[in-house]
Amino acid sequence: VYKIGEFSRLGQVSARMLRHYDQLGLLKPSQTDRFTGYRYYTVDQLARLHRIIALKELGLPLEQIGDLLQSKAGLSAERLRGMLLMRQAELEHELRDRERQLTDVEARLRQIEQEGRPLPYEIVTKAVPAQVVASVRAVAPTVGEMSYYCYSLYAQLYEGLRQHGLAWLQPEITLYHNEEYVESDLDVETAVPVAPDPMGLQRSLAGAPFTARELPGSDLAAALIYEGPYAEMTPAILALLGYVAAHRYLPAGPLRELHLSGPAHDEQGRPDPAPVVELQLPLQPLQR
Amino acid sequence: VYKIGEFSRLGQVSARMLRHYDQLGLLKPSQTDRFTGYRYYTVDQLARLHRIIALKELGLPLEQIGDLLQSKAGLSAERLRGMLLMRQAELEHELRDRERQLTDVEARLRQIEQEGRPLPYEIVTKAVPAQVVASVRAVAPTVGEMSYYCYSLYAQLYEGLRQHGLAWLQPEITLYHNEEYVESDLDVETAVPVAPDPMGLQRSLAGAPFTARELPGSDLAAALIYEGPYAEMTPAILALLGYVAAHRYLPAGPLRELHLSGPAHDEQGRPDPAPVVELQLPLQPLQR
DNA sequence: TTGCTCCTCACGTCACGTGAGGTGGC
DNA sequence: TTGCTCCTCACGTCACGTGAGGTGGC
Repeated sequence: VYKIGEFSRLGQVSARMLRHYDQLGLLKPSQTDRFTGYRYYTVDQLARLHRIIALKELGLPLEQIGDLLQSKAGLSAERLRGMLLMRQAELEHELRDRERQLTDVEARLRQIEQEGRPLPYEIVTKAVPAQVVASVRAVAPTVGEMSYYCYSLYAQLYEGLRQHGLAWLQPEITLYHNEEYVESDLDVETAVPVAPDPMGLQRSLAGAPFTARELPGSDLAAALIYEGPYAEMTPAILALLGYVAAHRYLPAGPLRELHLSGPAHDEQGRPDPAPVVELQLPLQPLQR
Repeated sequence: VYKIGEFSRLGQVSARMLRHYDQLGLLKPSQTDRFTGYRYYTVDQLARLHRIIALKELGLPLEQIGDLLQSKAGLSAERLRGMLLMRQAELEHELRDRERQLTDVEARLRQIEQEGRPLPYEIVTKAVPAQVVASVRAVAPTVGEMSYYCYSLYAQLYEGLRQHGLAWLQPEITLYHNEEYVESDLDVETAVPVAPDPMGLQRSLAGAPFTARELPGSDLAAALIYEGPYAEMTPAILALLGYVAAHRYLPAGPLRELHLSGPAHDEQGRPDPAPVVELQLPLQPLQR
């Protein structure tokens, strides 16, 4: 018969753990002194302790281990199997998660080695909701004309909305329909969210200089928040595309540019002095 | 300017998280109403929130993220690099750990499928300490003679110790020196721990029917606790060897059989009525 | 007045490690 | 008497989720 210190050395666990297991009912000492509270263990309890340690090593919570040890004669194969299957699924999920984290950490380390400093923006993945937008679309011949094209497309859009007596919401969303990053013939769409119309928005818009449609949501999108002038946004776009490529994601729709700090130009055509822009790229969920 | 609910929707985080980050100083609202306590955020704080989320996704603790965000102008490449390197090492360790757990869980599931019920003993890995033992060694021609051989070897050992006036400790340890599991010519050594002797144990033992030596420790050993008669221990030994093989470990010394419940036979030669035995197999640390 | 949003505590999570403060046996 | 071991609380861990109980603006 052993005192707690001896038994803890035999079992290679701390005395605190033995007290803890006592408290949880996992491993009651074979005898406890009623006056001093001293716990006394016997050798044959080592087998039970070993079992607890072995199951704990698999990552099972103590409560489940307690359930298993309840049955006096050996473990119930059925219950154990159930717990192992759950733990297996959990482990597979955790493994994928850590692998992704490790990939990301390593990518960032490489990026710092190469550039000498971290990126001035962060890329995260998130879900984006579906919404109804009114929009106009056109092709700008060159990058240099983009700014003017966008400005006039938005002006045209707002003018049309006003004429049709339609209210709109924030933020403006510019969509880039080209499959890849290009510097000429940019297929661009400017959009603003509108309240979904139960009466049938489409019919009332016959002949309008814009269309209404649902901009689909996406459970998975890469997003980046950019602060600075629109003219200098190209590196951010490339960083986002690079991130997506590095993670072997595939785009699932046009790049979206959300003007979070308000319209890119006010009604007098003056540019937003301090733009905050969110770039979103919807992605296909990855199947392995 | 947004209230906490709007801002939380924009950033895809809970309001509770925003309050938490406020409390930790990670992301203070740009303005807080002095009377109602209402928190007000601005769009340009979204970039900071994004950064927090992105770093959190890597598994960095909020406290470290706070350190990084302290520096007003962008992240310090040096500090970030340091944290990423630490996190990388941590992740590699966690990954190895989960992989081991998954392997073990799957092995147990297979075992249940095949046998219909779990093993009646658990195998764990642990460190075993070095100790000084007195021992005698011999070869038993067949398995059938093992029991008698061991009994007489222990009797010879205890007799010799008594004659030399040496005290000994628990537990008896039987060592099996054969490289593999065999059924004839069993090279067996029976040992008991003795106090290490600073005066030079060896010299006083000239002519003794036993030797004293250090039984080396091992940082890694597979161990199993067996309860039952010695004669039925074979399946436990095979299970232990199977475990070691399944994990691609290599043995690093003879199998040890510790008689935890006391000597296998008392002085009248009667066997221990309820033996508790720990089997230990020292292992080579695995290098990949 | 009724919902909605916001607020501030404060508990619970999981398996212990780590004191604090005190007692029993050699 | 001095160490050693044991005891029982109780706090701290990490990043929030989840009430409880209450207030301000449409």
